[in-house]
Amino acid sequence: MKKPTRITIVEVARKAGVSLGTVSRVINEKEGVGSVLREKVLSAARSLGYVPSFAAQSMRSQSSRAVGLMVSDISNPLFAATVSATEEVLYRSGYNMILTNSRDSPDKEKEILDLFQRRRFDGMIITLSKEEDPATLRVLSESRIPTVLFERESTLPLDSVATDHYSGAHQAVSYLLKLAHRRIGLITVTQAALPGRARGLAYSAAHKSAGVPVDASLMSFDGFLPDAGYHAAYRMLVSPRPPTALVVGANQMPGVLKAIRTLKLSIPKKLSLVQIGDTDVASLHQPPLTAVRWEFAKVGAAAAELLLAKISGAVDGSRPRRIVLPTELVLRQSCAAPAA
Amino acid sequence: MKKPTRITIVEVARKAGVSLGTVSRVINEKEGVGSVLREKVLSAARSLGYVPSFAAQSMRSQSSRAVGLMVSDISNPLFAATVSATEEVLYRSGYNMILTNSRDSPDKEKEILDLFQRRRFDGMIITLSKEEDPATLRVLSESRIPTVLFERESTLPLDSVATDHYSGAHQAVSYLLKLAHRRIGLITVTQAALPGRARGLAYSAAHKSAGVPVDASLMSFDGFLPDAGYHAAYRMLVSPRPPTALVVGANQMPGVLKAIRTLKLSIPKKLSLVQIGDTDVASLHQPPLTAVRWEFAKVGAAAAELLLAKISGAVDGSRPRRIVLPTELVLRQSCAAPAA
DNA sequence: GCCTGTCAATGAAACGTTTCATTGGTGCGC
DNA sequence: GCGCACCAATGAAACGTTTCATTGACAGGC
Repeated sequence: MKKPTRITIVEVARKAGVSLGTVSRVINEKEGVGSVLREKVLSAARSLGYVPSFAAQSMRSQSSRAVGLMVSDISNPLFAATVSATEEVLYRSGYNMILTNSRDSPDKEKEILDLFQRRRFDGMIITLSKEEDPATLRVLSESRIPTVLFERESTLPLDSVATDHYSGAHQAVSYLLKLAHRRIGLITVTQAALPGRARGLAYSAAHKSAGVPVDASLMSFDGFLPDAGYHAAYRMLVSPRPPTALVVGANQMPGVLKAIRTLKLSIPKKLSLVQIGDTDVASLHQPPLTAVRWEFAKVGAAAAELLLAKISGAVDGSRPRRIVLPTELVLRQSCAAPAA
Repeated sequence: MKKPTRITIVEVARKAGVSLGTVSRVINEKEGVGSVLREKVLSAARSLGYVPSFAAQSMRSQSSRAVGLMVSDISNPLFAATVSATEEVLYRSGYNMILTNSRDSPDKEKEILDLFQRRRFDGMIITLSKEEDPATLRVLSESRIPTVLFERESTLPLDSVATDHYSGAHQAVSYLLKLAHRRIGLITVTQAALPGRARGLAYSAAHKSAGVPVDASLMSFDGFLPDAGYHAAYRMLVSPRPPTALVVGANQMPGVLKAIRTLKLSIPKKLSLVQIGDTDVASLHQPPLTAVRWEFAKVGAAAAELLLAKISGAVDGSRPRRIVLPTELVLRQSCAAPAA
C-alpha cells in the first residue's frame, strides 16, 4: 500500500506561510482573511493537492452531514423513485444519504439503528418491518438522532411521512362494491406496518358501509414473502367461491397476473383488477389496469424535507408531525360489473 | 437544542476506574484485558449509554468504512435490484454505502467525485455519463481511492464490472435477421457510454455478417431524454419505410409500447419486439416480450466484490480487471417473421 | 500624539478515538 | 531468593480539523 502521507492543513499552512486558523477560514470560505493571503493559501492548497478530511471536520464540528436511510427492501421498484427524490433533496442541502436494507429482519433493523448511532448521523429516515417491535422501539426512544418514519406510524411520538393508504384502498374497494362486486380479494403486505394495516382497515370499513359482509379468506397479508402474490391469488381464484375482483399491491401484481394467466381468466370479464401503486406494469397491461396512484417522488421529497426541518430545529419537537400524502384512483379498463 | 454532552470513552474509563487504552481495547474486542476489568468496562459503558464516535475512530484509523456509489439515475428500476445486491455485499463486510445520483450531469459528477475524496471513502463504484469527459477523467486519474467502473469502460486503466451488452444486442439483432427482418430499429441510450455504444456496434456487426445494409435512421441513442422511447419509436414507425422489428432498452420500452399502442400495431404480426433487460414489463406483456436477460443482482454483487478485493489489496492494481457478465436471449412471443 | 475601535492573523486548546512505548506485578526456572 | 519473561494495564502522543481568546497593526477622533 502506497501511503505517501496525506496532505493536511498543516502542510498547506506551512507552504503558504500562514497559521492553521487562516487556512481553515479560507477553506470554509469564512470572512476575515485578506485577499492576498487568501490567494496564497488557495494556490498552496491547489499545488499540494490538499483535500480536507471529512472525518476530522465532522469530529470537530460534531456533525456528520449525513443521513441514514433504512428501507425494508431496496429492490422494491416503488422505492426507487422515492429514494431518488429523497437523495436529491438531501444532497441539495449538503447531506449525503447512506442507504441500508433491513430485508424486513428486526434483528438487522436493530443492528442498523445502532450503526446509525455510532456514525452520529444528523438524521435518519426509516421503515420498520414491525411497527411495534419492542426491541426496536426501545432503541428508537433512546436515540437522540432526529428521525422520520417512512410509510410507517408508531405509538411512539415520532414524526412520519406516509401515503394515505387508507383512503387509497377505501376508494378502490368502494369503487368495486359500487360496481356490484360482492366478493373482493385483497392481496397486500403485512398488517404489522402501516400500508397493510391501513388497507385491511379500509377494506373492512368500505364493506361495512356498503352493508357487505367481510370474508377473511379473501384477505392476504403475506406480500413480503416471495411469490406471495401468485400463491394468494391462485388460492382465492380456485376456491369454491372465488372473488370477482382483486385489489392488489404493486409488488404482488406480477405474481397475481401470472396466476390469472395460468387460470386463463379474462379481465375484466371474469375478474376485475385494481393495482395499489401506479407503475408501468399497470398502465402498459392489456387491458390497462385501474390503479390507486400517488406521487412516489413527492413522498420521498417530503420525508427529506421534514427531516431537514427537524435537523435545523425549524420544527418544534413537542408534538410529532405526521404528514400524509393523498392518493387518487385512476380508472382504466380492468374493472367491470361482475358476471351474473 | 438539548446537548447534555455526549458520553465519551473518557467518562467510561473514569466510571470503570481504568485507563483510556483499556476501554478502547474492550470496545474493539481486542486481546489483553482481564475478564474482571472487561466486565467492569462493559457495564460502565452500558450504564452510561456510551456509543463510540465513528468520526473519531475513522479519523484515527484513517478508514471511513464507507463506499460511495454514483449512478446516473437511481430511479431507473434496473438499478434497484443491482444496487440492492451491492449494498448487501458491502454491508456484510462492514462497509456502508453512500448513494448519489449524478442525473447524467458531468458537472455534478465532478462535484460528487470531489465529495468522495473529501469523505475519504475507502472505495467507490461509479457510472459516468460520458466515458471520455476530460474533466472527469482528470479527477479520476488523480484519485487515490480504489474505484470500480460500473457498466462503463474507460481508456484509463480502471477496473470495471459490466454486463455483456455487446453480445446481448448481437444475439437480439441476429435473431431478428434470421427471422428475415431487414429493417430493424434500435432504441437505446447514448453512445458516449458502454451500454449504448456496445449495442450500436453489435447492431452494425450483426448486420454486416448477415450482409444487410445498416440504415442510420433506424438507430436512436437518445434514451436518457424523457419520452425518448415514445418519440423515437413514433418517428420510425410512421416513416415511409418503417422497421418491421424493434430492439429496445428496458427504460425506453414503456414509451415505445405507448407509441405502438397509439399506432395500433399488432405484435408480433406487424412488428416484432425485443427488450434489452428482462423486467416485469416484458414478461407480463401480452404477448410476452422476447428479452435479453442478465442477472441484475449478480452485476451489483460482482462490483462490490471486486471493490472489496481492491480495498483489501487482494487484487494487484498493475493491470485493470474488467469483469463482463453474460446475457442470454429469452425467447417469448413477441417476434415473428416480417409480413410479406 | 495618545487612546480606542476595527480588523487580519495567530497560536493553542479541544474534538474522541487508537496506538505504542512504559510501568508494575506475577509466576517460573535455576 | 534472584532475575527474567510475560502479561495486564497505563499514560501520552497522534490523527486533522475548528474555534476562540489573543496579539499586532493601523486608522481616526480628539
